[in-house]
Amino acid sequence: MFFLKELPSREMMERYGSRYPEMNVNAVSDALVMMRRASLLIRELEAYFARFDLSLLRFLILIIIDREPGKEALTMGEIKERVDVSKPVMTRTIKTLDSDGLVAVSHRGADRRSKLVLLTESGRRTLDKVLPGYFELIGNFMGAGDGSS
Amino acid sequence: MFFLKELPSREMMERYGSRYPEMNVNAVSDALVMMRRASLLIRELEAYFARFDLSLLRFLILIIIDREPGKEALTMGEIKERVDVSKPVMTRTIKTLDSDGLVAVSHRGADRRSKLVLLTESGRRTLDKVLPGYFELIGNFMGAGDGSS
DNA sequence: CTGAGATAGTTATCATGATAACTATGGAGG
DNA sequence: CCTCCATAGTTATCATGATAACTATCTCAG
Repeated sequence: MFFLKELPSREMMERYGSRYPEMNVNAVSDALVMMRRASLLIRELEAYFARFDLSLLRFLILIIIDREPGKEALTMGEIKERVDVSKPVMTRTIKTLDSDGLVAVSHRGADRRSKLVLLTESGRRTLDKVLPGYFELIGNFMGAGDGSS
Repeated sequence: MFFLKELPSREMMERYGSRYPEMNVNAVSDALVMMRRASLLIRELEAYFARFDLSLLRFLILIIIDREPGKEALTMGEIKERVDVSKPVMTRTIKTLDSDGLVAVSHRGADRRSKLVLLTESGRRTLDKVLPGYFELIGNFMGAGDGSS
């Protein structure tokens, strides 16, 4: 998350630009705007998901299993290929999704080291409840711009 | 942070679009790209700052005090107005910046509840060491685009 | 087969975000 | 000058990200 509330003014940026001549003022300005905007959206999404006892990560895991073409289950490793978190976080998060009944975990594959994760009916229903508001929230956010200048 | 590595393909988005007709496919697509790109930049910045025993938050606190026009010190409350983190995080982070010698904290204001935070010489030097690479990293990142299609 | 190394996932521990409830100080009405 | 409420910051605790080191299983060269 990027926590800066008020981005530096143009003058301030120019001031740093003359202090550090190699600085590309426009690139830095665009980057700060992007990071701040994305962070605000991510916060809104986290708050929205929390209403369904989900987090962004928990949601992403569910949707990644749901959207996988032709498979109904993925191994933890396959999920990790698609979601950029560390293995222990994946272990822990799958464990809570399992104990919350949103996914079911089994060892049915050939390789007994790996675990197959599939959506339960409850997981599928949760996704279905969450998705419309998710799309709506993003639509509103992206439509709103940020009003500055 | 937004952890999705491969964003959904166009077809997949269209598929969800027909399942959830109120969805604005372009807005969602743009939002996912923005969140992913910002998250990658934030990770790069965190890794860069870590080389100087800083975090993005520690850096932001330093630069906010440094850039403040006309003042050499800010209270914790004033810093919190500019940086979007909770009070306890601010307390803890200022405390470590203090014990690392990058800022100095005093009670010199009229209001004995508040604390003034100012940059030490070491804090100023650290900023000066960090800023050129910070601007360069952002310049490279923004220049590079992401190469996809 | 067997032993070495690779791979899948777990455990232990830490870092850093949050909220709730607390202390200490300040200010304003009576 | 007290009492009460507001404000500044802290403490306690939790949530969720990370890395390092571990166990269990698999693979393959000999």
